[in-house]
Amino acid sequence: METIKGLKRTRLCGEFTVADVGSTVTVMGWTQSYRNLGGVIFIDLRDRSGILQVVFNGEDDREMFDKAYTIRNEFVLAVTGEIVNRAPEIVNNKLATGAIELKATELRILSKSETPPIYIEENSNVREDVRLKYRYLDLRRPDMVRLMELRHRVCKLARDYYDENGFLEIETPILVKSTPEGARDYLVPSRVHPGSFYALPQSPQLYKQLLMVSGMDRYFQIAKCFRDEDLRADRQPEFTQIDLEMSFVNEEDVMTMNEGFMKKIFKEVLGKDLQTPFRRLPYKEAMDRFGSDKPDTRFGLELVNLSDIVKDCEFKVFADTIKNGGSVRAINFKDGGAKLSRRDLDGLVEFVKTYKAKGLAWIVVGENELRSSIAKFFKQEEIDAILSAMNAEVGDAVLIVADKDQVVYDSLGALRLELAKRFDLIPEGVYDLLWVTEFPQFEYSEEEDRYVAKHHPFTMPMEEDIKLLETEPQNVRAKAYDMVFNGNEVGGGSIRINNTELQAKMFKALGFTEESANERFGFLLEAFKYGTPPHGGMAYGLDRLVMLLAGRDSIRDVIAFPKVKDASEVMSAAPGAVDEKQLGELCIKLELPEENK
RNA sequence: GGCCCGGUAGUUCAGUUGGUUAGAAUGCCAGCCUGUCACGCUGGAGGUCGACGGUUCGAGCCCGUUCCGGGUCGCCA
Repeated sequence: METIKGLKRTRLCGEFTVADVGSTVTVMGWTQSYRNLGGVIFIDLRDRSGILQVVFNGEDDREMFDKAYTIRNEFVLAVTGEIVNRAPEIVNNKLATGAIELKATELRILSKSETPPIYIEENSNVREDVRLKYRYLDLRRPDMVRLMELRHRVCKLARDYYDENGFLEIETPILVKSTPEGARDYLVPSRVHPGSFYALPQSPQLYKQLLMVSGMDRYFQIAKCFRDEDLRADRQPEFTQIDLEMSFVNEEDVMTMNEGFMKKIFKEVLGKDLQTPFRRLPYKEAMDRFGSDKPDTRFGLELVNLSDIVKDCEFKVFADTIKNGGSVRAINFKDGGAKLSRRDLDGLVEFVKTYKAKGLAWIVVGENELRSSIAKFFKQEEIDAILSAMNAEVGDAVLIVADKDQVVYDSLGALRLELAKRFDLIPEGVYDLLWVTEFPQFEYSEEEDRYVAKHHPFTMPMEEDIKLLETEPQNVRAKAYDMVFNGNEVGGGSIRINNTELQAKMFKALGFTEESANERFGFLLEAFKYGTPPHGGMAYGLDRLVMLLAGRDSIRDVIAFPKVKDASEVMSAAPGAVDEKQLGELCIKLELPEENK
């Protein structure tokens, strides 16, 4: 095997141009492909920048030619030679370097390669488990290289932007105290403190607030976060946030600062001018119109509340739902009648059941008559009122759900996305950014039978709602905001409570005793006694943001070594068993369920 | 934990009603070839049909269990 001793790489393969013609250079890279024509051998040499064609001529140097004969795909080579022009008729227009080639004078085979299990090419459609098992090969593919570059650029721009605006990048600990509110923690046993555990941070939340108490004024960090919950296409147990916090600010200040960041990202990465300020959509309006707190507003199909029209109707399903505090809402799928067969409609009924809806009523407006699952239960004037409220015309399909508000929102919100996807209603190339504001402070947890924080327990309520904390917690709105990008939550944050009495009230509303609040967050509450500036901030899901900028569907595409559905890593097979000695040092004894022994 | 989709040469796939020795493309190996760039031509090797069990004279195909991967609901302050 040969070494690079005495050689120095001139430049990356893709960086040579006609300006280099005549110069002697050295390139190093992987063999993308070889074409042996008998007396002449062409090698496409690849590195992350691109491809350069290398030529070996049998008449020039027989020994080197014979060596070139043995080259196979993915061999790592160092080649010295002269950059030469290609004759006009053999210029390869598909290649950025297609007008030139390297006429080899010295060849070294730095590393051989077995036949790779996957071919290294753009847009490969190899099954994902194979790609992930050989991720280091998958990452050689040009589209993966570009995604990693994109991610790098977003990180770089974040550092530049927040630095320009007076933020300090400060690292916060990875081994932290478990605060079992919110997602499940990953736990790390302590050897020195038998029986005690660190948690991996779900976010740097508490530390960044402490940095504000410290007077750091503005902080940001590209922070690894961990949540032991099930995965999704856009969710990994280990993910990265662009996390930031600012002192002496209100919601508008935080939002304006971050509109600036997005503007910069869009300009530098996509070459697009983003209009600021973004639209502000109060949570209530987002739910009422789109059935979602992360609405995709690139298309219509908005929800309409029919409760008033049908509250006294004779159709018990609707009337009773409203009597019991629920609502009846609908979307009008324009021209949907022709697009939705009876079978499709039955399918949509099943679809909304996924979201706990008990059913989906539908009315298709025909030229002379209605097709409907429910029309027979209604008087003509009631049907007319529904159709008029829905602005329904001949050919339209009105899809109605009656249930508790949350179920109606979830099912119709999902239905509108499903229809948009299925019938291609989302315009290409439109970037839709907005803020959802005025989130509820609390949401009711059936599981815990109490109100829990919708954002987190340190979120500042809106001033006018503070008086409702004890009496109507469900109506308290928070100074919290989410940034929504094409129907995806890419970031969220809030103004925090900086007042000890208010924080105590908040804990009380959340059902914490003073002791339990102190046990979990005592260090933060203690810190707040010593002069806490008004502060607030937000965090972006970096992976999700990069995914959206790249137009990808899966967060795994923008993570070098992602985990799969069961939170394991295919390549290294993590997590794995550890030996008895390691467990012994940690004073841990395993009690595994039968099937895992 | 629930529901849905997928697993057949290295890779991407086809495989009829359950019926001979499971095919194609590409990749791989060998030979030929001096301007290819998806090089070409000739020949060759390559399969535990994810695994286990069942039904059957006979299973890639039917049934059951299970493993792996994907999507989704629950979950994700």
